[in-house]
Amino acid sequence: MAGNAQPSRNLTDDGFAAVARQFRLLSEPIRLKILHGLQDGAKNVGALVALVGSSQANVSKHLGLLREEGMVSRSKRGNEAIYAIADPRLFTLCKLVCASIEERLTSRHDRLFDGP
Amino acid sequence: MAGNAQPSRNLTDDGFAAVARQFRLLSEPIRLKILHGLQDGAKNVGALVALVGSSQANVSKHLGLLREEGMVSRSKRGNEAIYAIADPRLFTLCKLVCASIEERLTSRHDRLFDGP
DNA sequence: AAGAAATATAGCTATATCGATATATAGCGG
DNA sequence: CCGCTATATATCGATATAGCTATATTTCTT
Repeated sequence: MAGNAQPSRNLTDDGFAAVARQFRLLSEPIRLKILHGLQDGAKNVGALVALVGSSQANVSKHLGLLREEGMVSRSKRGNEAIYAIADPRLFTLCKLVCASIEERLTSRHDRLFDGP
Repeated sequence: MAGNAQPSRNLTDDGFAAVARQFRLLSEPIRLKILHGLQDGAKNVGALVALVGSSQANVSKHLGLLREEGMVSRSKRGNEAIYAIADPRLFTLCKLVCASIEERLTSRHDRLFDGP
């Protein structure tokens, strides 16, 4: 009854927890918007606040969380804090999820993306 | 100041929400364990309960959530409910995250995987 | 048909975390 | 030096959800 086995190392409990934490970080629309906004280059907090349409405090908080787990990096230039994507693999990730979702949604009547 | 742009279509708000939901599903260790357990083939609920070391009710609930969003599929054989991975892309996803995490963790002293 | 086995669901409490508001910190210009 | 701008942090109420316990449902067995 054990079918097409893949090798796949065994994760420790801490390993599962760590992976879960990463995914949890990607499980909020506002954080996805922030990361999406950083896809075309680094931005300061103000720009991101305008982009995602939330409060400055909120955006700052989420940026902090993203940074804690190493998803974005911060550099300060004078007054401003400039954030950037730390790991480009992130977008491969999101594209995979989008592809998977789109496949399922096009069979319904939902739209994932903007435009005609 | 706008750097290396990627084309990248614009996601709608619903799109972001949908992607977030997918990631949210992957943000619990027990669900990751379940999916990991299904990697080497379909299993019934009892087998998964033994694998993840949680209560039957809890595992069943999480299987329900995974199924709601189309991550696993269920087939019934007599008494049993047999669950399987619905979308293999899922593992590409997890491998990416693991790779990204491992890179960061090996610079610390944590271990993501079992073994010598 | 009665009971056992396998799975699903319901109700509950505890906890995490989101967004909002208010405030603190740090650099810049006059 | 003082206010202004940019960002970060603290506190708080509301909400979502994990896991627990108990129970319902379905199918198999005898």
